[in-house]
Amino acid sequence: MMATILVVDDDPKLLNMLQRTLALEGFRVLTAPDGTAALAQVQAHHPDVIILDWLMPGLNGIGVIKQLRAVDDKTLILMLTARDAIEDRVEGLETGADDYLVKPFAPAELVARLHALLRRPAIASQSDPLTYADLYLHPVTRETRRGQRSFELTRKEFDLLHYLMRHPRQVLRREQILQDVWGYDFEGADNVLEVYIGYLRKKTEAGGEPRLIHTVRAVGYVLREE
Amino acid sequence: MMATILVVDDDPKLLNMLQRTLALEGFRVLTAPDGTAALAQVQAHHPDVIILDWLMPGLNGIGVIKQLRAVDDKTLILMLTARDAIEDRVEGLETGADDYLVKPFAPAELVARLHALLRRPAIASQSDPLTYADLYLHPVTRETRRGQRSFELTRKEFDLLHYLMRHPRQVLRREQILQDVWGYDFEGADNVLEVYIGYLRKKTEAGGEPRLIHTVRAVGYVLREE
DNA sequence: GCCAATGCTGAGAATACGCTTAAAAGATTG
DNA sequence: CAATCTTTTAAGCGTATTCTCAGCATTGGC
Repeated sequence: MMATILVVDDDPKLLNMLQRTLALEGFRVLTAPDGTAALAQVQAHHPDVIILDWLMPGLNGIGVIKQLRAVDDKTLILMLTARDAIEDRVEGLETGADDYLVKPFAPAELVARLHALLRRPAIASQSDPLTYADLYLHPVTRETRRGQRSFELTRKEFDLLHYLMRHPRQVLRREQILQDVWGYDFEGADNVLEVYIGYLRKKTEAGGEPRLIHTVRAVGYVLREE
Repeated sequence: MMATILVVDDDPKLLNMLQRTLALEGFRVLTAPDGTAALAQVQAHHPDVIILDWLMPGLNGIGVIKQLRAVDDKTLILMLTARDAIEDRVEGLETGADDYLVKPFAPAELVARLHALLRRPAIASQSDPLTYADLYLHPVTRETRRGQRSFELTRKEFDLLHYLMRHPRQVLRREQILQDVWGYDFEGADNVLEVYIGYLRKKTEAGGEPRLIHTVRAVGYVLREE
């Protein structure tokens, strides 16, 4: 399975070089010139790893990490910086970066680190139960509950809810959901997604609980308390 | 106390599979694709056991052992190899490996060897009888009971039930079960698993007891009271 | 309030999945 | 080396799940 890497740096030269190098290594590569664009990319494409420059105009690396972690986004982050002072390194890792690389670096080193990151057992986070509001979903036991009331889901229903719960409060576009949960490019006009949203709503609101899965007209859906 | 295992192999597939299996067994897992990376991992994380492939590009298994033992590192080593020639086995052990396993192997076998190597807490837990609900299984005497009613199992049936009982309440995916109970290179494509689940159910419910082995459609099976 | 555009729902068709059964293939044992 | 036990393969069948489609409901712009 091909991993997606988002490279965030304000230096077009470096961006270009990394783009080519990583593509050559078999990664799918996205780029962003600053922190704000990076956040948009993350929301839109959910990359596996973000390579993040520390120093950027506008929203800098640390800012990006803080924003991501604030919404509980756990995307792997590899921090890149020209400074090599120990305190920076510490701050970077403490803020929530998963690895750290000092410029200038050899592309091979970067690639090695990337592979190491991707191999790192996401297992811990993958097997932890997810909660949002009074929704509960356990990836390992596949138990699903709304408050005290537990309910059964089919595979697709489970996958979809799992997906929504991994991105709470984020507005997810229909194509994105279809791609990530169904795994194919959305073509023509079929409405599987609507149907499944319907199924999920029926089950998550069977006890008269307030709606958590909201429609964002012309865009997609959000898991949100309201 | 959770033991840390370092797996060193150049086959990403095997690496991946061992990663999942060992994590499922409660080990912390590190990986390295070659000897050099392995040495770095050892230095950085001091694993309790190293699972080491004999044949690797660059620094091979024997080389790793030699280097480690040269600096008086006594980390336990379990050697893995496709060759089964006696002289290799001898060389492997003489160079300083602590145990030896020939590919292809069933992951369950590997796990057993690991526990044996780690002796301390493991032996106890490995030879202790397992129970779940009113099911009873003794790994050593191979006695199996449902409440007061004891029943006989064939080897595969026993292995499968043993596996399920080591992971109660967890939904185990079919591929995972096949891999761990039948062996990682099992390709005989079909429905052995279903058949064996059928056998086990027949035997565990022969006295009209409620079902404990449940199907999770499109995913796998769980051992669970319901 | 009207009308496109968009989303929801119910019903049925198509499909995927798992269970059973039986028999073949492989081991094991006396 | 035959008899028996174990493991695997294969096919058929029932049913849960997934998908499609058509019509209805809702939304927001005008």
